[in-house]
Amino acid sequence: MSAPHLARLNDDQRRAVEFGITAPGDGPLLVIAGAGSGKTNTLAHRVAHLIVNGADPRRILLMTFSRRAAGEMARRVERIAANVLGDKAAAMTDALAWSGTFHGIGARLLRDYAPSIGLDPAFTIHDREDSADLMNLVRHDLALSAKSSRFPAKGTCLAIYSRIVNATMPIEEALRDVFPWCAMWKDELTALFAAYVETKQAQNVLDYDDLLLYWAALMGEAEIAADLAGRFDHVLVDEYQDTNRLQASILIALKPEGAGLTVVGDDAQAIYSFRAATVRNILDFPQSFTRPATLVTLERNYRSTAPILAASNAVIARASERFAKTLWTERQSGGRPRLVTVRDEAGQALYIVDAILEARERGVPLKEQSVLFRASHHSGPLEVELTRRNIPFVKFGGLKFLDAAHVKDVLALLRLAENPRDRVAGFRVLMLLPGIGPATAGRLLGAMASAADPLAEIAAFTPPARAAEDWPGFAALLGAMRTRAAGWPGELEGIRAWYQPYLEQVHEDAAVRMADLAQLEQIAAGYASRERFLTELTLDPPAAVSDESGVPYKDEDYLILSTIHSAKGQEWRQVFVLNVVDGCIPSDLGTGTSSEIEEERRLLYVAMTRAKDDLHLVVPQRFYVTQQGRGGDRHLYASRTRFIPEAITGLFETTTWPRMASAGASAATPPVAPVDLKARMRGMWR
DNA sequence: CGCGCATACATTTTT
DNA sequence: TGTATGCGCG
Repeated sequence: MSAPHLARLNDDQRRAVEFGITAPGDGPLLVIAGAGSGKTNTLAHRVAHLIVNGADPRRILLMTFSRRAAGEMARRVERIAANVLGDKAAAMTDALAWSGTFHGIGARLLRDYAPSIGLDPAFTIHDREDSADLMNLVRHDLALSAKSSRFPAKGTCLAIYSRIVNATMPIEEALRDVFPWCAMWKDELTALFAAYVETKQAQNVLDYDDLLLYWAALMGEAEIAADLAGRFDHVLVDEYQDTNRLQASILIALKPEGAGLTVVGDDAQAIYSFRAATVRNILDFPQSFTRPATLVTLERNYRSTAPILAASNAVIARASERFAKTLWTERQSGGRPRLVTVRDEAGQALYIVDAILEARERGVPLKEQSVLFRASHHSGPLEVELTRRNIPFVKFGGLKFLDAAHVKDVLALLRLAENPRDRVAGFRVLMLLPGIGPATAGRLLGAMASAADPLAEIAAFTPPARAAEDWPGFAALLGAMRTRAAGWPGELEGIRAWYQPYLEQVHEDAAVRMADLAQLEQIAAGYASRERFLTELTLDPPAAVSDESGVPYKDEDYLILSTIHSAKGQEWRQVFVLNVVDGCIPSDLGTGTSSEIEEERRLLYVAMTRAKDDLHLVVPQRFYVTQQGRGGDRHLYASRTRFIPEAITGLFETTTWPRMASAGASAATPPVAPVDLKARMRGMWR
């Protein structure tokens, strides 16, 4: 019975993998998996083990935090299954079709069930910015923007709406707990949200929240719920600590008895409460079923050295309520993590670049090193220095490829063809044409909204004189897209040809932007249809942005820069954490409730536990104030984060850089380090 | 009604 | 550093 593919698991991991298979008929399973404890590996083994033991992969629902995680999981499952099933494994794991994020799975299910709930299956999905734009439109229509005292901005309105939906809480509670400064607008906001929902429905669009909300509503219809839940024998959820109440309600509706349900997570790594995720989901999971959940705790850490783990444990030790666990490791070697004080952000960048190059000389590739930070813009000075020193890097988090205006233009065009009632998309597209402004666009879109054949309205429309020349070409393009004459992704070629002149009129760097669109076409080729492309791109946008020199080739070596949030689930041999000061970690932007502070503590913990061999926490002493005139040198002093109090600094090697002796000379730092030249010499022969 | 220019301004984290 | 808003002109 002890299958060879389980031989390398430890006892706890094995219990999690074999649960309910060797002793069937059990209730739900909760796996509390500490950082670096082989969580992904264990979950992959469980899925593979289920398949090997006869479970139908088409009836397994596997929900992960991102598509990247889903892909990684699928690869591992196949590799493990191949040990037992040989050639048949690939076919079996290909059938593992229901694997993805909550939102992605929700979108697929909703297209299936749309007809039975009066939803047009051709719905398009709004990303956060589209949703905010639509909210703004409605806000204007209700004349809320002209209120005497300032009404919340579109983004804030959307955030409030989103919180109410995802946390399944009444508006009063959301306003009181999270947006107290908006409480006076309760009635207006309620009216705004009612109108927002009506507008979405009229335009046949769903926002992110709707994907969960409609799914949850499906589960409230007995017949549909039975059919839907009946599709899956096993439901497994990764990163359960970062799910919200709405997601939990869906999960429980899928498996009310809990049998066949597995959730995996770590309450100490919950970092998404700003998105209404609640650590209560995982803390309360065992009590959510009549048959109590079986709890398996993975405490052995395979990733970090003992000194890194000791420091991380000390940081998280003060968290108030949590599943008791203490990570341990057998990796005794290695020095203490470094707590490095530098003069300012420029010094921080210099320190990191030096340390990175030094490590590379020792044989640690750039790819095995990363720099993590709280907020996307924290890496700015470092990016400048990296570019100056010719060190390639890829940045995760922050601005995305899809945020670029030209990419959004093309996507809006695709969306309009897919769903002509999508007003946000229509507006964006129409504004591209010279001579068409908000008024004309509004008029045409209004006519389209009430027409049986919206695209016929475009062909029949008489535009203002300035746009008359361009109009036939525009109408013809949309007509061709409607009939799908060019096929997919072939139609993108026609779109680019149509778009190019407009791009050239507006942007100096049109050539660069056209190249981006060529790249978009490459990406598009990976999807079966326009609909799949739009849906998946909205739900899982490509995460990485590289420096201006272009995306490095896959086999090229490059450094990883990442927000801590985007670093979840990853690991590197050497890790740097930027700005480990009060004001950055914890961020001083929140209102400062104790639960927000706790989350910031977990954020630091997540960052620290990404490191395998070497960890550097960098503490700049002063920051220049950004909002001041050119040449100003106002600055403010920062102090080390409160999460590393004096009592535990002994777990770190505290240093100052550069060394004090040379502090006087450091004002005039040599522009280029010798090691950079050496790298260039070698580079000549590669 | 569309568009270009100037100015203020505001900057967490993301499915 | 770029991006939303306001204003005056054609």
